[in-house]
Amino acid sequence: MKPTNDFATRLLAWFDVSGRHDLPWQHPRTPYRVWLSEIMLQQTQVKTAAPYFERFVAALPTLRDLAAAPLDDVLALWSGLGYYARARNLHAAAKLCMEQHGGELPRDVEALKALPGVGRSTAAAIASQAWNDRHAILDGNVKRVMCRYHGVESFPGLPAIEKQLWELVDAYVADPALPDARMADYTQAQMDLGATLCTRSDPACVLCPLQSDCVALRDGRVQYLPRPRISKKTPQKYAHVLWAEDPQGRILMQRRPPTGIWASLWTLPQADDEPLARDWFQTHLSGEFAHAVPLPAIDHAFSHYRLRITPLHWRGMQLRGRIGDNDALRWVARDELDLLGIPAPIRKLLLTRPDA
DNA sequence: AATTCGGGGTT
DNA sequence: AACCCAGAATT
Repeated sequence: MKPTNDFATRLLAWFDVSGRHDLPWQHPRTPYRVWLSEIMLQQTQVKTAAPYFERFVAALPTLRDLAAAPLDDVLALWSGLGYYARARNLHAAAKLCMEQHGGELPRDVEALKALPGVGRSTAAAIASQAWNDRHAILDGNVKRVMCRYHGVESFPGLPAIEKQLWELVDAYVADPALPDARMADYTQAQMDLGATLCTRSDPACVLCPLQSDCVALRDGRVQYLPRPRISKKTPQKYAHVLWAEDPQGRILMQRRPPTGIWASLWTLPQADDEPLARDWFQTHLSGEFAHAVPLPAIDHAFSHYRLRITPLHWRGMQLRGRIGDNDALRWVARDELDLLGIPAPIRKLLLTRPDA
C-alpha cells in the first residue's frame, strides 16, 4: 500500500507505446462523445459498443440533437445493446443539460454525478478524459488491476473493499509526478492495461509495466484474483408472446411499461402462461385463438434469470373495436421495425419468417 | 447491503 | 453452463 512509487510514470510510459489510441470516441474527443462512450461502455465491451457508438453519433452528432430527439429514436439506436435505462437516462440528462447547463456538459464532477446514469466512476472518466481534470476512476479494469497489484483477497464488489480501492486510486491520482496535462491519458491507460494486458484470464504479466512490484505476481496469485462474486443459480421464467399479423402483414406491437425489464421498449404482446395469452387474445383480437401456429421456443438469458419465450403466430387478424390506435399498441409494418427499440430476442424472432 | 437492470463474448 | 464486461439506480 505505498502509492508513492512511480505507478503513474510507468503506466504512462507503457501507454505511449502500447495503449489504444484509435478508439472511435477519441477522434474527435469532445465532451459529448466521451460521455456517450462512457455510458455505452458500462458493463459492455469495447468491441460490442463501438458500432453502436458510430451509428449513434452519426444520427445524433451533438448533445443538442440528442435532447431534441424523441425517446423512441434514442431507444431504436440503443436496440440490441441492453441495459435500456442507460438510453433513457442519457436522453433525460441531455434535456437537463439544455435547461441547466446552457446546452453543454458541466465541467464539474458533482454536477456530472447529478446527471441520471452518471455515477462516481463515470463522472471521473468524463472529467478526466474531456478536460484533463484530476479525478480517479474505479471501473472493472481498475478493480482487477488493483486487486492483483495489491493482492486484495476479497471480492472487490463488497462495499468495504470498494471503499478501500477508492482510497488507493485517489492516492495514486494525487501523485505530483502525474502531470495535469496527462490526466486523460492516465485514465485511458488504466483501462487499456486492464482490457488488453491485465485481462481476467491469461494476463500478459511478462509485458506489464507494473510486474516488478505486483503482489499477486510475486505470490503466484494472479490467476485467483480478483475473487469472483458468490454465485447463486438463476431462476427459470416463462413467457408466451402473441405474434399477430393483419391482412397487410403488419405486426401487432405493444409498448412495455416504463419500469421493469425492457422498460418502454416495443415487444409482442406477452403473457405469463397460455391461459393468460388466450385471455389477452380474446380481449383484443377477433378470430380463433386455437388457430395459432406454435413456433419454436426461444431461450434467453438475463444476468439474474432465464426466460423461455413461446411464440404463437396468426395471420389475417384484426383488432376488436377501435382499440389499437394509441401510444402503447399498434400495427407496425416490417420495414418500420428498425425505427423502434425492440429487445434483441424479439427482434431476432421477427426477422425469421414463419412458414405458412 | 442486496437486487435490478441486457446482451455478447469467453472459458 | 457459468462467468465476465469502461456501473448506476433502486429498494
